[in-house]
Amino acid sequence: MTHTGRKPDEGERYRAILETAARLICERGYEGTSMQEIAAACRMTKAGLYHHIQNKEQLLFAIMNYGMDLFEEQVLSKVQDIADPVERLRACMRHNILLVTRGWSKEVIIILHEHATLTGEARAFIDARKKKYVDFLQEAFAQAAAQGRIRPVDPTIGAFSFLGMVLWIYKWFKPDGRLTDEQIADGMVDLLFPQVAAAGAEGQPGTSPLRVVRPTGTTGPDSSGTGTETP
Amino acid sequence: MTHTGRKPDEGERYRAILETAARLICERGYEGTSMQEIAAACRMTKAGLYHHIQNKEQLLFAIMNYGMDLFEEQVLSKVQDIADPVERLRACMRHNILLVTRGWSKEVIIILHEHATLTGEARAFIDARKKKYVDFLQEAFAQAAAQGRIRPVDPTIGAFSFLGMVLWIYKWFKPDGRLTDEQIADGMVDLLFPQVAAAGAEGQPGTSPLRVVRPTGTTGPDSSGTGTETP
DNA sequence: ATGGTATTACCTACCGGTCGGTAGGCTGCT
DNA sequence: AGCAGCCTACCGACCGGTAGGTAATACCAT
Repeated sequence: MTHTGRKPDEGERYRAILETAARLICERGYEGTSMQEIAAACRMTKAGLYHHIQNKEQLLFAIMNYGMDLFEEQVLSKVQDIADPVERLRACMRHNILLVTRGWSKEVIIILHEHATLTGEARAFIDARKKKYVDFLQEAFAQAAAQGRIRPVDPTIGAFSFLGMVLWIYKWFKPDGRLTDEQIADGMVDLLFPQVAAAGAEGQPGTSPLRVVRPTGTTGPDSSGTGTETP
Repeated sequence: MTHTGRKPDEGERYRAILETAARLICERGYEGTSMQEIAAACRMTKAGLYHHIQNKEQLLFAIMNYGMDLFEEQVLSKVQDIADPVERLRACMRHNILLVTRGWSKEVIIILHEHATLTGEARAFIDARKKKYVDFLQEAFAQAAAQGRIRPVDPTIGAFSFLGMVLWIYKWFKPDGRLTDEQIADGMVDLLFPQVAAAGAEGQPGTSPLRVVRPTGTTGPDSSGTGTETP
């Protein structure tokens, strides 16, 4: 007998397959990963793998839905009840950046990279789940702008600027670079949603477009060796 | 045998092949596009195509170098001599956004999407060309911050925020959406590099992090139907 | 407790087709 | 004559996917 004997709690095994497949697809791309390789990584034959899944595209669809679940659990659900729109956006950006930089969910990276791989209904379904996030951001931007808390900006442009800054990170971030993910999160949050000084103590009015609490902080002076990738 | 560099006398046909291949690879991805399809789109057989190129990876490398040439010609060369760092960044963002939104150069989109497809020396070569752009942006951010023209921000974080906003656009922009590319460019430039009022006439200090020239402009009030894609 | 029957979870072996790439031949221009 | 440019024909490897079998387990009436 093979070394089975254990009872894998139904969905447990399936999720393990999704995570293994996600790891490979994240590394080599969807088209660049064969079912053979995925099966081998799951310590199975290809036919054995096909016992659990329908076909390759459905596998990708399942991975992406799993990734959206993880995102909603680790980002959206943690910030959507924050009353203040700016604080909501700040916390959201922070959580989202850390979701991307910490490599715990390859599924999320696949959602980001393979944005045009799925077609038809599966594509539409994932896009609809994404759109809920965009709507959430747009509303927060609209509220923040209506309260005069941020510069007046088209909520769509605000939302997609937010997303660009945050999600592009997957293309260049390396965990052993000069900047930690925490520093990146802090820096980007303060760049897009600056904290206003509590008291208006002015040094000189100058031409600086806005006053800031944070002095200069951890910002090193132009050390060109970044340790990060190119975008 | 053939040498790596193409001879200039018959560059026309070669560039047409690059552009045709780029169109297909941009649509279906590098791994998802076969040499068969590329050859057919060039109205050739596969063997005929291989008369002009060495192999598939070299073809991608040539496309990416061509894309970097186009980028440097249409963006970098037009802004790198602007003395004022903020104006340099504003103009650069604008040109770069329009390079992405107008679909004239599929090669550039391929550079963005296939950021991890090349390996070895070819990958390092393209990455080095990209890095020159990152360095250019970092220096501009450092200068602008040193002059107090923008919020003090780590130049690396500034540069990659800039790039994220600009380059992520390829994932969601549709030319027939609600926002034109010009509106997106204007909105993003004003969001990241706000124009300061010429005279410091203050109404009330308030909580608004910065004072703005632009009143509310073309910003429509939260029309949720965006016409754009999901990110 | 027992035997019978489904069901699950895999396997080997194979399918038609396509992959990137090449050998060698045939044109037509110089 | 020589060569660029392009062709037909083909290579071995691999693609996504399936047919059919097998061992182990789960369920269940007796």
